[in-house]
Parts: sequence; structure tokens; C-alpha cells
Amino acid sequence: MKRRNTPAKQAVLNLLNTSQAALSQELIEQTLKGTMDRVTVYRVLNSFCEDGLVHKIVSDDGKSYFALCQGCQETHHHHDHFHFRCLNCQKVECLQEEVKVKIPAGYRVESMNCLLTGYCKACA
Amino acid sequence: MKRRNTPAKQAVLNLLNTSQAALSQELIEQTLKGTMDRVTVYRVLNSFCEDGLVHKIVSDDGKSYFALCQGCQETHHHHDHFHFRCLNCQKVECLQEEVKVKIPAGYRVESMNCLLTGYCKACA
DNA sequence: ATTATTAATGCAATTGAGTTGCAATAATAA
DNA sequence: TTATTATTGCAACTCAATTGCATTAATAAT
Ligand SMILES: [Mn+2]
Ligand SMILES: [Mn+2]
Ligand SMILES: [Zn+2]
Ligand SMILES: [Zn+2]
Repeated sequence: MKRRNTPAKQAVLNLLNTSQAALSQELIEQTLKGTMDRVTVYRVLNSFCEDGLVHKIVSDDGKSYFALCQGCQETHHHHDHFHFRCLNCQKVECLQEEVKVKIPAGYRVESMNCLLTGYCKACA
Repeated sequence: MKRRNTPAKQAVLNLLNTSQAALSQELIEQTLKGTMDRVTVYRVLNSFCEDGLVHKIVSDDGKSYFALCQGCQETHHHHDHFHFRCLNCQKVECLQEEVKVKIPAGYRVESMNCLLTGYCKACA
């Protein structure tokens, strides 16, 4: 299934590109309000994930957030960094800090989702 | 609001005590099937969380899992360990491995939720 | 032991994030 | 230009979790 380039994808990609923070479907929808359907946002984000263009951060607030992959190879993704969610401003961001973990013998890790929650620099 | 001791709480606590893995509401419900309502399980688990008896692990499968706190002080909790979810057997477990992260200057971390997903020893 | 207080429970209804089916639309290939 | 099929919009649906409310029962007071 080859992807097609559409206004919806461009708009969402644009938002992600110009945003420091990771974005939720909700936030994207209300920013682009009226220009596309709820479901389209979900579908665009999911296709970006499948294509390795963005990575999804599952948050403990029950939502998911999406951020552009920085310096990921098509074949060799490294999303082994922490994320941070601010309880005040609600922003979710990628931290520089890498996740360092000794994986127990015999285990195979496919993905990691590491989220710190608290108050960000601006809100602490 | 002082807590009361009830059969429901005892049953759930018992399960958590005798389980190696963290448990989801769903799993608890079907194990104790018939003895209590779905909602009661949720409420019991939430009260345990509030009381610092168990900690909640938010998983990327959309559910939450609960595990007894080990060696947590009433005042000084340390849930700074990784968790692991197996894509095959679905078990979620607490890992020994501690989360070591340099929190960016100015940030305040209130909680962390660090989950590795993949295949466990038995399923790899 | 009896009664009063209110936490805990069961049941039905609701919330909220995310998905799915399907017909209509539009990007790309022929 | 025409054909192919990915994408979209809309409505309906799924699924974990929460909420309202009347009833039950654990604990405190008498
Ligand atoms: Mn990230
Ligand atoms: Mn744990
Ligand atoms: Zn903030
Ligand atoms: Zn397993």
C-alpha cells in the first residue's frame, strides 16, 4: 500500500515539525479545527507511526502523544529516551536523557515507553 | 474517610500477594469471578493506590496493572523501577532494575512509569 | 446487644480515547 | 483522460474506566 501525499498529512506533519512538544490527537484536532475529521487525525498519526516518521508516547493520563523521530534510521530506530509530562501545562516532551537499562537475561525488548510526570521547568 | 475491612478488599489483596506478576482489573475480575462486581475491583484497586499499598503501571496495551509495593515507606515511596510486559503471555512484571535518570534542571518529577515491552524469559 | 453513622457495594448508565465499516472523494498510475 | 485504489468523513462501535444512586454492611456510639 503506497502512501499518497495529502493536505491532511501535510498539515499534521507541519504541526509536528513546528512543535517542540509531542502532540496528542486532541491537540492536533483543535489546532486544525474544521480542516479535517477527528478520525483522519488518528489515521494520519497511525500511518506516520507505521512509516517510522513519528513515535508514540503512551501517557498515564490515558492519551497518546506523538513526536517526530529525530535521527532515526529507517532500519534502526532508537527511541530509548525518556519523556516528560507536565501536570500543569500538560505538555509532553522528549528528553535528551537516554534510557539505560540492563535487560534481564533471556528477555527480548521490542519497545520501551518511559515517562516521567511532574512539573516542567516553566511550571515547577 | 477511614477505610473499612471487607471481603472484597481481602480477596483482591490476597490475589496480589500471591501473584508474581502485576494484575489488571480484568484478570482479577475473572479470577474472582462471581464474588464481586467489576466496579468494586476498580474501586478497591484505586483505594489501594491511594493508600500506597499498591502501585499502578500504565501499559501501552491500554490497560493498567497493579502490583504490591515492596519496601515502600508510607512517606517515601520508591517506584523507580522498570516494568516489563510480554507480548506473548501478557504478563506484566516489576523488574529489579532501577530507573536511573538525570532529571533536567528546574524540573520536578512526581512519578515515573517506565515500561519495556517484548518477550519474557519464558516466551522469548 | 442495639442503634446510628457512613464506607463499601451492585447495577445501570456514562465518559473518553481510539477503532472500524462503508460509501464518497481524490491522489497517483496507466 | 481514464482507471485504480489510498484517503477521507461520518456514524457506529469497542473497551477501559468512572460516576450516580439506592442498598448493604463494617465500625463506632450508646
Ligand atoms: Mn520521544
Ligand atoms: Mn512495580
Ligand atoms: Zn509545564
Ligand atoms: Zn511471556
